[in-house]
Amino acid sequence: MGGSEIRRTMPLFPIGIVMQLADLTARQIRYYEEHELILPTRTEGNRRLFSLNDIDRLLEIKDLLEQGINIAGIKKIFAVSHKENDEVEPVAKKDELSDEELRTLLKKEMMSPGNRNRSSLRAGDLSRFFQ
DNA sequence: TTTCTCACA
DNA sequence: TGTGAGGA
Repeated sequence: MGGSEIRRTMPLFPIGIVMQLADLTARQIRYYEEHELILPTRTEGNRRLFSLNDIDRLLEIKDLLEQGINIAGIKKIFAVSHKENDEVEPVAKKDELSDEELRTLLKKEMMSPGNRNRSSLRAGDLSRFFQ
């Protein structure tokens, strides 16, 4: 664990700079913060200060969102990516759909014309494809 | 000038 | 998510 982490977590940029770096609106950035996808610190004057890690997260969020994953799904993905070291599946994958079943299901949905669904279950199960 | 919160003709 | 109000 080098001391490079302190640099990446050091609060440095105001939202205006982050907007340009991540190509996101202030509204979007604040919205993601509301959902705790990022946790920027605040100045004495209540201004947000973002670190390099925050910017990386923002880019990741933007990317995932563009892939059709919602906030809840992104939360789950971040949750596992942080603890992807331990818990390497001590036991079997109980019930739940297998990856094959999931792929088949997704393919079927992607092919159906008027499939404007974009709700709960899907985003959550999709997270396993990004682990 | 920049950013903040709140709210929706 | 956009946008404007009203304040710091």
